[in-house]
Amino acid sequence: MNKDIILSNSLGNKKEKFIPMDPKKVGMYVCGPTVYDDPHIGNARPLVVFDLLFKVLKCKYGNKSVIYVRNITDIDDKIIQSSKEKNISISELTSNITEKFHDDCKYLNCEIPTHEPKATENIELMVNMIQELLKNKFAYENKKHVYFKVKNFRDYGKLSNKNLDDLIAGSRVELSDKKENPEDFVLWKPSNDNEPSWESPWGKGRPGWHLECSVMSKKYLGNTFDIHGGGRDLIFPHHENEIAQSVCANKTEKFANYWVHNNFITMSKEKMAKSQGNILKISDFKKKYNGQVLRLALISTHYSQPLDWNEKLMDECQKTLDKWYNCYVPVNKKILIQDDDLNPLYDDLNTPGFIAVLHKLYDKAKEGKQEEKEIFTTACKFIGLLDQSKEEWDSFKKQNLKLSENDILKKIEDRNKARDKKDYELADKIRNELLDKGILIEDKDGKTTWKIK
RNA sequence: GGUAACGUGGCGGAAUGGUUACGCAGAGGAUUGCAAAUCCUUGUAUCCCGGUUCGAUUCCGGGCGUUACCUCCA
Repeated sequence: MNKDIILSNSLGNKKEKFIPMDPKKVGMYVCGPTVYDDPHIGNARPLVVFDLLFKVLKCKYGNKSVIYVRNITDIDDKIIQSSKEKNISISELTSNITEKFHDDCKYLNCEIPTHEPKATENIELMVNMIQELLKNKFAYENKKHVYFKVKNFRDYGKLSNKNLDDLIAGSRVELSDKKENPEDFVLWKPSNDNEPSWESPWGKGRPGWHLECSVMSKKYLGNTFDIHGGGRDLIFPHHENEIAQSVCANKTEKFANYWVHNNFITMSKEKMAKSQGNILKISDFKKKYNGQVLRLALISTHYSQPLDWNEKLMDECQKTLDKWYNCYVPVNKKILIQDDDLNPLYDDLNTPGFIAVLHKLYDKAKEGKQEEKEIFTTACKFIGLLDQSKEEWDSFKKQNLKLSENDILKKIEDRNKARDKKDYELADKIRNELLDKGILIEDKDGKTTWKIK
């Protein structure tokens, strides 16, 4: 489609036309998980949002022209702490959580990124970057620690609209006698004997948070690239520090041209976070809901807005997909989605706008024409919905059944016999019995069918 | 204290300097033994006060309220 993609750029806080540096090589880097605990639906939001942006970029520039990098941070103080609490080794913890994370991505029907680098596999590049920063006088060493010297970087605070004086006045700045200034942040620190460590010019130790993203984005996308994404809470300090490190080490003007940040999921209007103890794990949904339901719920609000979570939302999305599956047809040919229909997604990833389009296409499809149904199904598939056949969708719901299918059919037969005798009292009694067990009976066109309520 | 975001019908949630968002729930109807599902029809809204304008929910200013970030976090 010829229309431009519009994105809300956190750098400058404006909606802007997206212009890639090279339309044949569009780069997007998104901060992936720190693998220390089970992924929750707050983590799921950026997964789905940037999966959609990936799809939209590919739609505009071609499948092979978009590079999507999402890292896995598998070395961090939180991981060390969590492995101690759980009393398992760090490698066991990180591989375990990484596996869960991948399961959750699959459940949410997210595409696999082009590259998914791990921090521990790129330590050498981090050491190199620290050396560059030392050489360029943006870092200093003290007692086996290396710090970034924030004062030497003029543009510090540009992304998050902060100035240095405010930061220093902030109450949570970590004080350390090894730092020259309180606002400086750590690039390398020594490890204790029981902590993971790598050799470096400053002794055995490990990298500070932030460095892995600077290094791995450079590795796959270059010193300057198009889009950097992540949750809002990463704007400061994580992304601010990434910019500082990258720009000062690579001696470039810019790091990422467009910064896209998703807003939070809230519970009773308060941010969902591990530190708040109000999280819902992605895996908690797997038994009851098909992943598509969670996916639809996550995109029912624009990514830049907070999304307040509640059960009603899931029920509504379940209902919507149940209805939409009435018009599902397998599609084997390539169908182009109309520009007008795609427009909401091109305009800053307006998912609620696109969902409204899907409702409109459903209304056309339900009139019965095969072609309209194919168009509707294709449009749903574009955002990762209706990716399973109707049979798969139905069978998912049957997996938690308390009754066997034969028992149900027997009951239906009994009921139909009663109906033939006009014994409606007995017929309704059987129906209600089944309903109590979550099975809904429908009499349609002279036939009786059942489904999960 | 500093920096931001947000406030739209009963609920969720887009957009817009003038004209239907959309969905859920509610109401009425078709269908049904009754239901369910589906289909048809339908009511209801822009936090408050100023300003700009022919016209403001939209732009500007001031309130009020909610939330987030200020070196753990998606």
